[in-house]
Amino acid sequence: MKAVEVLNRHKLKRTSCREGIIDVVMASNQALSENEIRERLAGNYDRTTFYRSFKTLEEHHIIHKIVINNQLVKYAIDNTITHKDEHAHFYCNECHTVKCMENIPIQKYQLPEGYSDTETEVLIKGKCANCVNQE
Amino acid sequence: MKAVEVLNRHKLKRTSCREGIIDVVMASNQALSENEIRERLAGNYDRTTFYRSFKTLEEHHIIHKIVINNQLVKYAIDNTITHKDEHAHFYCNECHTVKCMENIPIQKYQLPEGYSDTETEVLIKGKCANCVNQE
DNA sequence: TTACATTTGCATCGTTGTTGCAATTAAAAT
DNA sequence: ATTTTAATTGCAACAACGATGCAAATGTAA
Repeated sequence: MKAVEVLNRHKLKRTSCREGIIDVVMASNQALSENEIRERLAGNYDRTTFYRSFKTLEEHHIIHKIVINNQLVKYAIDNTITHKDEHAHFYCNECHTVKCMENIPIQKYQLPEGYSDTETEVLIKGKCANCVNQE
Repeated sequence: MKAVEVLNRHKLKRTSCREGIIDVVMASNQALSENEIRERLAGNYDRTTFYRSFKTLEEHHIIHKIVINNQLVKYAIDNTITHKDEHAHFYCNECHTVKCMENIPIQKYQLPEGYSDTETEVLIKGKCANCVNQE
């Protein structure tokens, strides 16, 4: 799927910043930080524009945000685009990469009487296969 | 358990700020934000002292931090003190309270070949019993 | 009571993210 | 192709959170 199609489908204006972000995020097999995305981007954009683009794309469920330790913010392509289910995220304590674990569906947790839930976030922290191998 | 005992056991100096934070957090049945803790505290402390106290208490596993949407930071007493297992957290989208769901143990997620895990965070978002009732 | 190490408060700084506003740009209408 | 309109951009300024260096104050052990 092309970035332009995605923007059209959501009736969003086609700007190079948005287009670039979508392309970069779609092409990556792991979640990327603001800076990682900026590095891979052709143009040079103001920080404000960047944030506003992320916000817009998030609101339209084109990308989603993953936050680790209230510090590291990463973005990945959203389920709505990939047609996959809610999934767990994995954070590697060594190389600090974040991956969407598409194959790890999120269990339905049983809440106490009277509670209702809308969304569940699961973040598994540990060592990724790469880092385990390098020991 | 008294706050002083906790501090002694961890060989931490007994300062009114630390003591106060532990008391407040232990007395609450839900996780509290920096401001909520400050309001319940007798003394008036500098912001830096506050942060440093949280940091120290966290490092010694006396309290633990829960972060919601990369925005709301709340603290609760740690498992090491209560002798309970790793548990899920619940965030109410309406009243913005955070509770430790002591009775909701965290499922062991099956990671791909080669991965190892050390910790899993589960945050369930929804409506708490209180807010559901008030509809 | 003294001595020592730790902790506190203050000033300052960095990062992240937001807002208002004028200038620019994309897309729709002519 | 040109004009029009509404959305988006870049800039400046700001707010919140958290960290650090340092002198003064405090807790604890001698």
